[in-house]
Amino acid sequence: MRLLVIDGNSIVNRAFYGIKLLTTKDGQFTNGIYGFMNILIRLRQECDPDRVAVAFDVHAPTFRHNMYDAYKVGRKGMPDELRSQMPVLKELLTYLGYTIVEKEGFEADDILGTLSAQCKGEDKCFVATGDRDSLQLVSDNTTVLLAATKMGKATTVVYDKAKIMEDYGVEPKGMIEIKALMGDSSDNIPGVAGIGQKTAGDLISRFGSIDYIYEHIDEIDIKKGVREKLIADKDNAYLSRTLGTINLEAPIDLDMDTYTIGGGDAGKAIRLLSQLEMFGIIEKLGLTAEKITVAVDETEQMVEKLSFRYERDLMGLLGRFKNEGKAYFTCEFIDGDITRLYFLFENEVLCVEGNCLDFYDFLPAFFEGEWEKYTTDTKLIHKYAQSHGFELKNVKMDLALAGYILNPAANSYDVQRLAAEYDISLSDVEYDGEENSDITKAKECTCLKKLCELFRKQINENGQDMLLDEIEIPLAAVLAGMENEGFLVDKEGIEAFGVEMSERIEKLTAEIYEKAGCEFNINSPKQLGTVLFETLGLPCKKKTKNGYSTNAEVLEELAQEYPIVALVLEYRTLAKLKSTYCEGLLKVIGKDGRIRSTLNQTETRTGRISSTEPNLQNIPVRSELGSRMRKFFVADEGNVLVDADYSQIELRVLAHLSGDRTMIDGFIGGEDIHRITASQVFNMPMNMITPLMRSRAKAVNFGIVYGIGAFSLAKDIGVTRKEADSYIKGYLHHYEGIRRYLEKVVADARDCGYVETMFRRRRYLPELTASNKMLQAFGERVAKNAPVQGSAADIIKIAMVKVAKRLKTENCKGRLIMQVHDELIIECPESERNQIEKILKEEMESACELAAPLTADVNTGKTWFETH
DNA sequence: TAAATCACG
DNA sequence: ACGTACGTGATTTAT
Repeated sequence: MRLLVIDGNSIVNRAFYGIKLLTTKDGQFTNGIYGFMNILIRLRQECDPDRVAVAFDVHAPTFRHNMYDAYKVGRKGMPDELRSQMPVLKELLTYLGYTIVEKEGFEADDILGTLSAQCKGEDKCFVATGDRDSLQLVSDNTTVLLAATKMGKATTVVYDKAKIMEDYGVEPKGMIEIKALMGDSSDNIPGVAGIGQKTAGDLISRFGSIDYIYEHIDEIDIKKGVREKLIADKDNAYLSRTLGTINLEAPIDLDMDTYTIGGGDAGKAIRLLSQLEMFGIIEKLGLTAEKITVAVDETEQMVEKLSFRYERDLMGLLGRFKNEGKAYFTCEFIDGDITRLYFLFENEVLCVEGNCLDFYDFLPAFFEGEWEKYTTDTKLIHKYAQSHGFELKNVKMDLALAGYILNPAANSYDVQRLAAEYDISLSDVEYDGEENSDITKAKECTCLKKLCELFRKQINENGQDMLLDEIEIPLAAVLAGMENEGFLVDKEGIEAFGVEMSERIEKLTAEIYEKAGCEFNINSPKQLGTVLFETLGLPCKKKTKNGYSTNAEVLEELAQEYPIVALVLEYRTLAKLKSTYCEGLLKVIGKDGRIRSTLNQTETRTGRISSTEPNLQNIPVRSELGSRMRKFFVADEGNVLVDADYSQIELRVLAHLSGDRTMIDGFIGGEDIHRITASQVFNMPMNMITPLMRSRAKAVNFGIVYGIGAFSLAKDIGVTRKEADSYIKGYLHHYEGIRRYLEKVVADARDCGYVETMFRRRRYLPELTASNKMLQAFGERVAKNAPVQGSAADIIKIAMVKVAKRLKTENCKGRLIMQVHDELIIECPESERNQIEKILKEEMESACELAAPLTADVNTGKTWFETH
């Protein structure tokens, strides 16, 4: 028998404090459960047990069971964030087939001891805990797996008899004796006053027990002071030994068959884990959809019979869609090519394979057909269709986009995961034939339909139909077009720039080595920190948790005085340009010289889109050297780039949302908003505003949108905290509407658990209910920022859809090729230049009517550099 | 895989 | 006393 006994309280505590607070979107805290499950999975791999018992403490808060409990009241209760996880964890463990052992009046320790004492002969017992108290349980049969945090990483240390001898110089039983002498303040065990770990360990390793020590107290060779202390606290020593001895006879079930793993309910486990949004754990535990079927079918009556088959009569299929008026389907892609389609009908799933010529006639006919399309990841389908000369029409639902609208905080929106999250079980569907990959796909189709119906209902309840139907779904087609188009780059130019960087880096490296007096890896913050702050002895301003901070902010302060630091800063700049931008971009240039970034539509929590592989939304522009990079982003021959960016869209949105008259009038007046702000904050007429005042006011404007604090503002603009504080106070005094709005948005978020943009995009804020103040403060800043950033994101999305529509109706050759949050880029023939400039300006400015009207600045050039 | 750094809005 | 502005992604080194 191999028995694993887990100290539930101790392990969940380790997990809770070792992992940052996590919550599901409804605010249920999960980090303790999550960490516990990971530890459990690891323990099972390491110990390979056939029996598992999980022990928990039961504390009856108002009733003391015995005289010793008085010593336990000093223990800190667990925080609410962890307390709320305990019943859920226990429920989950039960579903997973583990036995939970609790006994009122007994510590988890006692249960560990009692169970481990049952292991005799060939039996092996593994005790998993984070508490060193349990080391006394180690024997030839029992090993303690001590969970420890070493250098911020969770590890387990295996304690057998040899390891205890090595660390403490005693037999396991000696651990009790040591504690009797040294005590344990966390357990309110007094021990002998004045004797600590070192003396106690020394005494026990020499004499074995306190009995021996006190029996021979006058004979043994110990220091006078120690002897006096021992004599003075003799009673406490014996009391402490009693308190510190783990009870091996707790009245619990000793029949080992009780602890055999199994007998849980995999279906319920997978549902609970899904609700907890722990999809990785589901996988690690090997809980599959098939197992749900088995588990849930017994209880649920609504079994639908469906069949699965391959369909060859493709044209006949089209007839069916025409009759039905709608189509639920999923696509299988390999490298951007559609290989198969799965269609769901009333009682069957039909699969169409792309291995016949018919298929290529069928696709355009199906995708362009009049029937309503219900599917997922339409951006991929649009990409395929557009690149093959046809269109995907009449999309009524994109499940991924709907899922994103319902909860933008999830990490994935694939059908399987959504089905798990929203508790759409695959189990109430039964298929003829064997379970195989086709059936899995078919089940996915069934889920898709159920989810489409559920999501539509929820989106409708949330008032988000317009957001889905008129913004996100049409946008998917626009993004597909942009991804297909790509951005032409000057490959030779980038290569040459890279060479230039390399040469300068080489020289800099040599200079830095010379000044440092040694060679080291400048890219390594650790080595750099050592060289700067130890070898060279520079004054260190700030530290990270692993060493010296060497970020640009710190280095800039030192650059004036120490030339080597200036060189390092330059090195960093060049290294970044070389590796991220030159080398990174060269890797992804297509055969036609164009770079095709992926524009993610379900990534950010605010509603913005993000750009990956490569990220074209962070091409340098702020520095002179970096912005040279943009000279390599070019228009094709005969074409130009037309670039339009919104002026101060976030502040205008803030003005609109808050209805602040002063801010709105400022924008309507058309003056420089930062100067106006400066004149408000500093109480000065406009003509007295200096550039410095303007730049400070600008920082305040930005800060307000981010939910600013005086400390950060002070750091940002280099004034005292007090001064920064007075700027913020002044700002909120003069823009009183903004102050009221920011207060209200936080209060409302507390009430309903989320904030909304102008177009009702939600962001849930479980942080606001946390008891951790830092986390709560973060939640408040997010509550202030998300509606502003998110509304701006909504607006440019609307503009993109409108611009794309205009390009089509006006038969333009010009195409949208990039979006950078408040900026759109179209590549078009030179002849279209004026028309495109007009389209961009008009559609962007009319995308949304704000109290502080939107303005867009348009620039045209041959390169991205020229448009700025 | 995480941390540190730095590029953008 | 502590930590300190919102949202992203890529690269590098170190664990």
